[in-house]
Amino acid sequence: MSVTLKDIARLAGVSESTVSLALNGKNIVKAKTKEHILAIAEEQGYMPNVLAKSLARRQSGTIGLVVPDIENPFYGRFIRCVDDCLAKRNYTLLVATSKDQFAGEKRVVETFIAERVEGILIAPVHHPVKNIEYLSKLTRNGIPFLYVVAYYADLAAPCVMTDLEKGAFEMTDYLIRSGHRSLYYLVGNREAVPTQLRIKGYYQAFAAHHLPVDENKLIQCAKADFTHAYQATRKLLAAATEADAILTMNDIMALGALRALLEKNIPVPDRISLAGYDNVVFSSVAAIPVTTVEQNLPVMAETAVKSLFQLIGGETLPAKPLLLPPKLIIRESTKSKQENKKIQEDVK
Amino acid sequence: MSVTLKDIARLAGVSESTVSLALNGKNIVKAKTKEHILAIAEEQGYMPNVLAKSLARRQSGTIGLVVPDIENPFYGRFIRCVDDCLAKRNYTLLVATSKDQFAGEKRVVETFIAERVEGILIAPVHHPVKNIEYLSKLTRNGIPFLYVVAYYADLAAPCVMTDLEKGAFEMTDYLIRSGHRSLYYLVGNREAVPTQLRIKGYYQAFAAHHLPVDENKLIQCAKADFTHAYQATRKLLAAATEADAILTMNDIMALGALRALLEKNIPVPDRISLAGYDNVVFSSVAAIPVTTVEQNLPVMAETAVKSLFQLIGGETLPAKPLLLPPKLIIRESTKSKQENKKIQEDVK
DNA sequence: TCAATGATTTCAAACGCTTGAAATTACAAA
DNA sequence: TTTGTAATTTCAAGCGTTTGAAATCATTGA
Repeated sequence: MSVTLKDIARLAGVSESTVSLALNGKNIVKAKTKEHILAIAEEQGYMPNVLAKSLARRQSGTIGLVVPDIENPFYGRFIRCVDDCLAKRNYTLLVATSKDQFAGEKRVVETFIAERVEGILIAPVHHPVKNIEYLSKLTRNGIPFLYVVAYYADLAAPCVMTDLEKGAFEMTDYLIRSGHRSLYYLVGNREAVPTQLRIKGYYQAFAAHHLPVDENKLIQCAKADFTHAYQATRKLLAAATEADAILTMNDIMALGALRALLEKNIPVPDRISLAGYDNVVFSSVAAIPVTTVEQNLPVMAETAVKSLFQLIGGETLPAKPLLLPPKLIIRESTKSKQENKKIQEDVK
Repeated sequence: MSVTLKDIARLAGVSESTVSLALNGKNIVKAKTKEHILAIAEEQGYMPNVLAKSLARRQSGTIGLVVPDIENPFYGRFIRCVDDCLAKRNYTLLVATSKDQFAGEKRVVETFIAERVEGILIAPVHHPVKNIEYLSKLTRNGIPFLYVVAYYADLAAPCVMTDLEKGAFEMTDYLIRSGHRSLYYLVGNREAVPTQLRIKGYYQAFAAHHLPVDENKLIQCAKADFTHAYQATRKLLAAATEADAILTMNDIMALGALRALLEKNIPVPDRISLAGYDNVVFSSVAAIPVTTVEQNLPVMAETAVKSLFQLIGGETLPAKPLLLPPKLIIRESTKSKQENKKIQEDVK
């Protein structure tokens, strides 16, 4: 069907080898011959068959990335960052989604193995997983992999991610320092590592201020999404009238909470402050721009890709997460209570 | 490095052919042999090399999809829909992004050709393009393609998309019928087909009501995004105090406009109604949920995939867009003026 | 026991490319 | 002219599969 090396060779009156050599830019081929070949290839609309090329070279030039959800702009952005990093290195990115199910993660990882990617980046599903069956296949086939964004609890493997604990600590600490005392925390699945890390950070901040944590203020949401956060906030507002801050695990949840707050006409941040996580683009364009913790995706992508190539190169990496610094981004949803108090004093 | 057919054959004491036959589920192989082979393959973590398989079969089992922007949840959702459609047919989806640049579109299409995808779905860049250089390569290599979401003005090619004109018509018509008279329209690049179609729908609605269109109410934004819509709205509000509705080309722009409106404390929809397009998930969770036009992505994906497979099967499709019906989704950002008026009357 | 027949298995070529080694060519020095 | 050497081109094997055709095996009816 399509034009092949052989066609070009025939048309140019040279051997396939010469065409191959010429096309791959080696300066082994005589300039004149090369020119001739290139002209014919161009004219014929020749495109090398990378399947054949990969097979012959024993290198696919591809890297696989699995994400739980491609509709989520957080991952959308991450994909783009990784793609850019790989393009610089002349590699092709293959993306697949696990649909946030472990079965899906397993399936796409196996597909990647079959496609003979040279390495795999895995953003794990948002649930704890006991036994990662695809690992042996990965090692059997000698394909290096690296977790990104998060990792699994009982699996010692290299990983590149944001220091979620530190991020949660800084956020909580900031809220406490600015005068908040009743901090509710809307969390997702508590068995999942990223949830646990954030909660740890929350506790630490309280400890740092010698304040006790009220366990009841950790509100469990079945899923860490808009709807569940919205519902949880409604319930919370009905019961806990003393709340002066609501923290969430991500910006989408924060938007859900914000919706509930606006509906009830509760002034944000004057009566209740609101905080998200991730710094998804929409958090800055909400009705009230929300304070959040940024995960530096470009850096995370670059670090992950670099590390993965180290693995591919045969180096070994420590089997534990490499933590990237988070960054607190303060917006209008959390004006300082201190400040308010000061202002009130002044008025008096 | 990795386990191959040959390894399994050796271990099982049979020929490679038998292993291949057994693994591909043909019931040609004796049950006992098959069982034995399968056990060994499993034990060895064997994964077939799809590169070799594709080469031998002369079929890659892959379909390429190019989108302008993977961070945009509109495309994220579309990718997911297409992926689902292809999974049902046992095909693998390859996604690449053009970064909304024609050079990028060309590049990724060529990559897809090199990867020998069996067909390509192209969501074109948001700019008009004079000469599509990759077309000849596509036909030379016999790879069917289909535009989705939009198409290029002077290219007669099959396409599957929403009837954007009708959507804009219905939205405008609805706004006029509900009493709006000064409808501003924030539009993007007017040379791009999707912009033109929407504007056409806008004009038609005015015509249907025997009303004149005020050209000056079409506000050109350099880019159809949040920031430009925000700026344009600010400018607009300063000048046009009689405006009673703002239409935009997509929901992201609507959010930008909404931000400007909220900042100026302009009641939405009481003083000004606001409308978006696309029904991106965030449009329903905005501070004020925005009225919009839904593009039915699951149907679009299914139709596109079906059409593409018809092309792959050798059928020819009409070289013009297949239009899918849009759906008006009315939310709080456009309460009926009629109603308001009626209510006011009642009060009197 | 033998041939015939159907069930299994194997052979061998092909897919389109790369690449080390061998062959050929070109050119400058002798 | 030869020759030696470097430059260029070609050979041929190999990458891991598939698959039509051929070979082998097992089973059955005569």
